Amino acid sequence: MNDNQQLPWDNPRFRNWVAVARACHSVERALAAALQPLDLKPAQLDVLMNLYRHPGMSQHDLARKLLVGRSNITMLLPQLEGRQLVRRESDCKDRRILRLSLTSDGEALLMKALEVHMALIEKVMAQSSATECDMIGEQMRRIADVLKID
Amino acid sequence: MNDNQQLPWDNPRFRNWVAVARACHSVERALAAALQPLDLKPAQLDVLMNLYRHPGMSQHDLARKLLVGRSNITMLLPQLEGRQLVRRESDCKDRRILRLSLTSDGEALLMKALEVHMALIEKVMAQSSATECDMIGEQMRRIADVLKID
DNA sequence: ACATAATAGTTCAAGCATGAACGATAATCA
DNA sequence: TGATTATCGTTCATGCTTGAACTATTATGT
Repeated sequence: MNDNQQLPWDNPRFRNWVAVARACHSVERALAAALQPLDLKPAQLDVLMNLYRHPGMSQHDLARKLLVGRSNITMLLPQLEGRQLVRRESDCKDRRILRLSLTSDGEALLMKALEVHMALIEKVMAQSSATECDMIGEQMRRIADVLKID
Repeated sequence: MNDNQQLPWDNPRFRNWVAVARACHSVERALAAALQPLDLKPAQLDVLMNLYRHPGMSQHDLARKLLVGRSNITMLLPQLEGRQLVRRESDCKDRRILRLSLTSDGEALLMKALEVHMALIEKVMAQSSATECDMIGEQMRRIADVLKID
């Protein structure tokens, strides 16, 4: 065989991570399908969710929270602003900054979307007990931290 | 408050899934960066990995394994074939089907890429004990199954 | 104060992924 | 056999994401 090194598939950590990635991919696709009736993409829902929890965020902060480039936010916002879901107001102290917040329409749509999202996650996480679920969340937060340091 | 329903952030299952999604996103980006020296994208690595384990796959089978559309495979393969990493031979029994396999160059590059991938996963999953890790994998496989049925 | 550097947001071109429509081949069934 | 249906792969238009280059504004250092 050409397997001079140990093949990744024999490594439990590797196999298990592959499972994580596949599950994520599946859920992402299911979410996109479930949000279609609301004419929302997962990325747009992420924006709404973050603005709900952190009103007054700048676009830069939002980009960092979502782990995407700033230009992505610039491309994403006009759609939401055009639909009157999001408001952009320039900061009077620092005129470079645009402060973002939800409109009441945006908040209303968010609530509907959250119901859909919640239902999907409930269904999917119903596989795990509460303690298992918490353990998974704990590990995942650590993983995100490890990569954030670099 | 407008929170007539329970907000998702109060729901452990929801919060924990968000952590999973964020971790996945981070790892995906870190992998993309780590593969850059080899001029490989994560999606291309996925192709090579699957062809290594299942030589002779059809494009349709490959698309299903990767959870992507068939057209995606059509767009992805010419690059790899052009770099002499992948071979496409039409099945003599069923002339609709193209059988895919790795060239020796493809296999060589895959081995280098796997080393990179493995190192990243090791680093990331080192946070978890072996049993925790296996548990995570187990839950994730169940999640993927739940969504596959529909 | 002034020059330099850093930061916020935008623009633009490029690369990917998607789904619908299509052509070619094979399977089904009358 | 002949007609219908299903399957495999491709094409194409669309939309999303990215990173580099750019403008405008603020901070820093001398």
